[in-house]
Amino acid sequence: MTRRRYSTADRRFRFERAPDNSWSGVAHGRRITVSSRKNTAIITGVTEKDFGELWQRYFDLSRDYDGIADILSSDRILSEAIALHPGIRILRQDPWETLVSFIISACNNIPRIKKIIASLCELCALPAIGGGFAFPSPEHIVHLGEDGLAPIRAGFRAKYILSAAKRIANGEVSLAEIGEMDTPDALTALCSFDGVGVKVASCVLLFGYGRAEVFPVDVWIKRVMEKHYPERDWRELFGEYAGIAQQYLYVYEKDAAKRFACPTDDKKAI
DNA sequence: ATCCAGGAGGCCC
DNA sequence: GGGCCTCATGGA
Repeated sequence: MTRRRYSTADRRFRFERAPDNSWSGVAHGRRITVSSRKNTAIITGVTEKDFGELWQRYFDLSRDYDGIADILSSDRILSEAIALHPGIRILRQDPWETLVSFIISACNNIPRIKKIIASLCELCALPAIGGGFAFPSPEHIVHLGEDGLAPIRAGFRAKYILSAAKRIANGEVSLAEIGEMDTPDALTALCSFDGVGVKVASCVLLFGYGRAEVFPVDVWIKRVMEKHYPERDWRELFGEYAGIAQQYLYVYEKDAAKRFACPTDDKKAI
């Protein structure tokens, strides 16, 4: 029952589009639905109390995205990307869920990443308020064990998920403590997880801890940067909002790829 | 059928 | 530090 500005958002791996064009997904153990009217996002399935305590943070509503977009628009490519995809925001998801999600993302495609995450949640079967399943805790995953985890078909990533769950469940590593570190130390700490390198750790910092200055470099970013910013130091380029720039560049490049793959509907033209 | 996907780890130089 | 191989699986 709550309202807020902005049209679109990057909803990552746990949201699905409904027939009525709204988006629905589970976060913080609750199902929420986001739909848009004009330039305003309508969030349903949340209480006023939860809004202040949870969703304001989850949707990163206190950050001035308009101001950031203005700053980033001084770059020519970014201004184009922002014009094409206005209203992008970065969700601040639970660090544990983010860590597992991006361990799963390694050398994988997005439909299958979403499928594996969904089947993990179904497998643990923790009911979410409003329907669907909550994301399982480290302890739940440790309890499943290697064999119990097999049905989600995560492939070589399964052992990484289990290893991370064990280290967190036994107190060897604390994601809350990582959240207290400065960004370079947090990056190092996250890279200590097996199956987590700089790219995955950067995504966890950006999407799980709201560190807007980190710039995760995946294959798409590498591609778009080599195309438009040859011979530039990518780390230095976008400053304290590099992570937000990254999101614009990511959708910009994927959009370009989509146009190239299907410039017109001429398959039946023969 | 074949390529490849929001990488990482292990080796070898 | 860079180049190459493998990892498990299935989407397109």
